[in-house]
Amino acid sequence: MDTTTATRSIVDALTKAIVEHRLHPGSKLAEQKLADHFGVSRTLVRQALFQLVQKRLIRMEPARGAFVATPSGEEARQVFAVRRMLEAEMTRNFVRNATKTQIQALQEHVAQEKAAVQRGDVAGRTDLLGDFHVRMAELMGNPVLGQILGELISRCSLITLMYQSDNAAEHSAEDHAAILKAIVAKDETLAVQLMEDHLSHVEASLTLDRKLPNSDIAMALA
Amino acid sequence: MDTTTATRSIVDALTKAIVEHRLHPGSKLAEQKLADHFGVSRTLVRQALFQLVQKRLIRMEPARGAFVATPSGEEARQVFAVRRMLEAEMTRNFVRNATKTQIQALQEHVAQEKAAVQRGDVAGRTDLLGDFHVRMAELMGNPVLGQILGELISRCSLITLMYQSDNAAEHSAEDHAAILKAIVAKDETLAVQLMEDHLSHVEASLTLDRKLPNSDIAMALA
DNA sequence: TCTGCAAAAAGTGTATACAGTTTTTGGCTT
DNA sequence: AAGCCAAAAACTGTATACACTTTTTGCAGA
Repeated sequence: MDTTTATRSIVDALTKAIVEHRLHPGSKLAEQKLADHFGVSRTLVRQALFQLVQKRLIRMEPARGAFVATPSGEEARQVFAVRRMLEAEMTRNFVRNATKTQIQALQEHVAQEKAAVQRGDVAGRTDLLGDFHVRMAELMGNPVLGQILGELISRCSLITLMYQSDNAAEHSAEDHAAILKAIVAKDETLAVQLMEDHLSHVEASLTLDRKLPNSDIAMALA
Repeated sequence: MDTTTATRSIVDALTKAIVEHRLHPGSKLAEQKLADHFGVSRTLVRQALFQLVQKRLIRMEPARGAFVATPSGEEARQVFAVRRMLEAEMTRNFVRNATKTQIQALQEHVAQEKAAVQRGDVAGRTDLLGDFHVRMAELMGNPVLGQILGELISRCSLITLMYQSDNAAEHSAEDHAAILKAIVAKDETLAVQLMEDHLSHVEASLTLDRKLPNSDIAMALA
């Protein structure tokens, strides 16, 4: 077994569970329970948990254990600010350098998004909407960027779960389609602007200011 | 002891050693030796090493252990590309929002850089030149950005060590001074441009294309 | 002297043990 | 019935043990 392969699969499984909202913000992650579930010792679970701390998907309290992270509104704003910085430039580069094949890949992705929206597949939709951005980063051939963005987007999954008020996320698919249209038209300025607007729009649809909406409660129920 | 405090101090010590070039790319990091050195068990050393893998400062090979990372030229280019994205926008925001006190803090920093250059303090200089960027990120009040940039800059420390041909880094202090001047003048466009040029200049001063300059050798000697 | 190989040493990967802390439980008092 | 405290259970933090792999060592043969 690879040095990291065992631990890695635990990290991936937990990341997926958090991003897909099967584990809620504030939930306790007891080491022995995870170890039993994955059929390994606490040692490996522990290594995985430390990695998730670095990805900011969980937090660890001194002698109390690991909990799914509950990002603050402040932190949420910072994450979106960084995303805007990176994704604006990413979009610019994409307009300049994207090949026909790459654009086509994005078009197919947006088509999938629309299909998910139309058939009311909420889970699949949420998945795809986040993936749009990750996919774009990957297509740019800059894995360093891709990884950073991927982590920021994972955090956004937690953030939207905690602060989502209305389901404004339904507009996202349209936003993506509009961005893509500008990319196809090679309209650099418009594409960048639309991407920035899109992210600002998603952020604005959140109510980041309410104090501890349900995190304490969720933790209490855990 | 905090959940992470023991491990954290090991991570910090190793990070510092790598960034300050006391540990060279490719060097072996034997767990027991580190454990003895820090007076803890391998368990804690191991946790620290995994965190450094995530920070891309070391790599771990299946049953062979941990080695100080030897970033490829390709990876180096990607790191610089992301830094340009982030730092251009960071500079823009800084011009718009920086207070007098913050600008003064940067001015003092640049003064320190100049002093280090003048008295030929190479180690101190290198330190300060990297810190300029971290300091600016911190002053922006966006810790999310600050952490990402901090990690990218750590990686650059490894990169410059591996690929530095001439000591073009001596110009960096002047670059910083010029950027700061534009910031003081509230010339947003110029400041951003100078920051981008500065990073491109640093990148250009590296010879990223030579194949395995000394990494294999360094590893062989380790 | 150099090469090849087997035994020994060193090192990694995972599980388990154990001390110390936190949480839960259950009964006792008011 | 509600609140409180002590004992028990559960859990975390660190060290150690052990199997398995890689590297080194040292000797035999060419």
